[in-house]
Amino acid sequence: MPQLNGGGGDDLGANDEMISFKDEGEQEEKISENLSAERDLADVKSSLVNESETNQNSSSDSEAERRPPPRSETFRDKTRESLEEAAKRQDGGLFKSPPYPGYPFIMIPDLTSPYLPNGSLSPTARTYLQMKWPLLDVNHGSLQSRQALKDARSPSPAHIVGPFCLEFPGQSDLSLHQFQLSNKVPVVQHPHHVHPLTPLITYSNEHFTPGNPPPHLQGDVDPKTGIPRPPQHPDISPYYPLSPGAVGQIPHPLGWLVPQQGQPVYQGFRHPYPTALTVNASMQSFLSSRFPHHMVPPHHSLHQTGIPHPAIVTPNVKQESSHSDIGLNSSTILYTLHRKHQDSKKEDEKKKQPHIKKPLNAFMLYMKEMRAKVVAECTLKESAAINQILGRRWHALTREEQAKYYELARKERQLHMQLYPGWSARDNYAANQQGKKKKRKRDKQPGEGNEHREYFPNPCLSLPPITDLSAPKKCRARFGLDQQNNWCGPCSPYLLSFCSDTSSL
DNA sequence: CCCCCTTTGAAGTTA
DNA sequence: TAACTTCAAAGGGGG
Repeated sequence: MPQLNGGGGDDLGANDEMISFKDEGEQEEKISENLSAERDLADVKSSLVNESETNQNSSSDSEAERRPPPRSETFRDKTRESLEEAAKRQDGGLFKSPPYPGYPFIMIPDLTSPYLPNGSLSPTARTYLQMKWPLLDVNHGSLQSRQALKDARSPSPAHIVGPFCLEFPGQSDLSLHQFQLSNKVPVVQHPHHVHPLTPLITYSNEHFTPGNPPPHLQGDVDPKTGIPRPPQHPDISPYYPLSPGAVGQIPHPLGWLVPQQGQPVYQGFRHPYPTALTVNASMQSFLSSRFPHHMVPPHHSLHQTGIPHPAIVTPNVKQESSHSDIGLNSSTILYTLHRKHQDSKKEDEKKKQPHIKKPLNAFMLYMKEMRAKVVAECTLKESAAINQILGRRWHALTREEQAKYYELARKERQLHMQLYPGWSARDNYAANQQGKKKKRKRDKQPGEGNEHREYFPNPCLSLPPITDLSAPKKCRARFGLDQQNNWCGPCSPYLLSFCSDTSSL
């Protein structure tokens, strides 16, 4: 598994297990996107086993080169360095081209310094911004950002108000937007609209090709206002493309809160990650920076409009249990009811604590973007299967392509950190242990056969996963091809059934 | 209704 | 410090 190299997630992973997949994907991806899409599916369906040794040989040479370097500590260190560096640059060097010496920053240096010499956004930055904030006209964004930067630099009192700008390093133009918002100097403010930057955000693969909203979304804009219709229409998509120059149409102010469930449509990034830079988020950040998030009043998760921020999941609270201690006075029956109420109240209390989700990692971002595409190409519906494909594709991505997502993820974490300063992943651990039952019961008993369990919901996916979640090494890696008699059941039959070329495994 | 499955990566916990 | 665990998204499947 990719994590083999440490918790840092160096995805170099176990070469012996991954190369063939990566190579296969690599070949496909390199030919062309469309071709890759079709082939990927075809291959996946018919079985990736067709991977040839030729592929292995031809691309394995470049593998190390193409793969992102170890990201575990290195990446974190670099991230840290980057943050520190950014902090140092805050006094003026923000838009200088940062000399990112290596991956992943080297890939997208313009994210920190997203402007080209002529002042326009670099394509990469545009991509990021658009992906991040589909509502944002990145063409204007540069001006806004600059303005924001200007504001941020200005000695105005606003400077003092923004808590994170002062407290958190690594301010990007994005956080400057936050800053600006937090100082109530919205670039665009409308009573019914959240700031256009408001997240937004629903990630979508289309975000990389702005201006081409899916046909089924075309009619979602209110002809009068030019504003996408509110979420009450179950068929509305959270995706609000922003064609260049179409600032007037921006917004679905509540873009990020458009129904996240039961959404038939979503393309790609359905679940708008909190990335949201909302006024409310700023306020929340402000609050959170001073109080543990669980101490912040429940409503802090509400948007200005009273709508919950997508970043914060506040589980539904049963209404019945929220009212009432009325009438619980004397009878035993009532006492019993009272007990029940108390119990449910406790649960409610727990539930009321907003659940701030983890920022998405690079792969998650990739999945969000690509899922719809894969689903569209394939008849498969099961996410587990889709995810297997996505996992392979992920490995098939070029270094540069992956770098894009690592950079996005880095930004996500950065933003998340700014939005929820006090938040820790630990919070969610605890939340789950209390609120839900143990989610994972993957606690495999030693010797249990599931260590090579693979999920083959569909014969067309009867391929070895790139990695095995539970086993440090597969039998192939562990025993080698020449000792297949030592392989466990799940591995051997697999070979017999699906493998036309065992050597390619 | 809730959990599982699957993927990778980040971050937490444990030994 | 290494190894392990949990959780992020997604949605069909199953108990």
